[in-house]
Amino acid sequence: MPEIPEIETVRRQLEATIVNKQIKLVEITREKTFNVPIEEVLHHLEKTTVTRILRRGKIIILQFNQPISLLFHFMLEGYLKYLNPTEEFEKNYQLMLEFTTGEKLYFCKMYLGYIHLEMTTDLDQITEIQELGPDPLDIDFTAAKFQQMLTRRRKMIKPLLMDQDFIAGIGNTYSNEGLFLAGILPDRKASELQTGEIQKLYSKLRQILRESINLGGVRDTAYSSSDQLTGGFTPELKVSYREGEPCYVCGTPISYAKIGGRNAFYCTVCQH
DNA sequence: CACCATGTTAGCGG
DNA sequence: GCCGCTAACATGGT
Repeated sequence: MPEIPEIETVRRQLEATIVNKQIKLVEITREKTFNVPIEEVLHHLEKTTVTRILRRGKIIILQFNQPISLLFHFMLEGYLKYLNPTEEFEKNYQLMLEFTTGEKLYFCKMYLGYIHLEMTTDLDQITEIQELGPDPLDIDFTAAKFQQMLTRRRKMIKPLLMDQDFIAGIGNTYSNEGLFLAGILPDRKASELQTGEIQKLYSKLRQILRESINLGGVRDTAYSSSDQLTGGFTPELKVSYREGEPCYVCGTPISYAKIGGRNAFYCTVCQH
């Protein structure tokens, strides 16, 4: 589920809550989630102060007053929970950071997901990030560049949009929604899209990602007990999870098919 | 009990 | 090398 808007919503809440806080205590309950031994994570994180929170695609990067980066990817189910000293949290977690101010940050359901400690702050030197395609909201990601990227690709457009090496941060939900808004069927070959269709897909994709970020993304776990933002975009979804329900534009029942092994939702009248 | 969902990667055949 | 398909990963829900 988590794609750019959901990840960016988390990043912004981290920025608002943990920047400039010092880590007092670190607890780890699942070594497999990490790329280095537990002792190494504890050694590098304890007593450090959070300085920056970055995002590349679906990856969040915490940086500190030390030359290290803590990367994490939620994959399917991962989420964060930020709690006040007065709040109790007993559910399973794989990493807990307690700050000197008393708040605790829990990393939950990081089973398929990962938390990686890297000994650099230079993102260009980190493999997981080197492999990513451009971020669709990046200023350098222009319509002309998008068109040029699509020309040689014979792949179906939906799986291509979800390919993180091609573009970083789009998954099942926003590929469905973007293609609906652009009027393009999900199994069209990328190289066969017309210039006008590519332009429309480019602008609709960026527009929906921005709107969703502003509304807190799609149904997701709340960051904290005071979090009123997360999930605000859920009622705005046009086709995702609406199989058989009427299209908001033409009334035709929304179709569903496996495309590239993934659930595609689309309207056979509005999309060509 | 089996199956499905999520994101990602690896492996296989065309 | 590219493309599409399948399985695997871990877990919870039906």
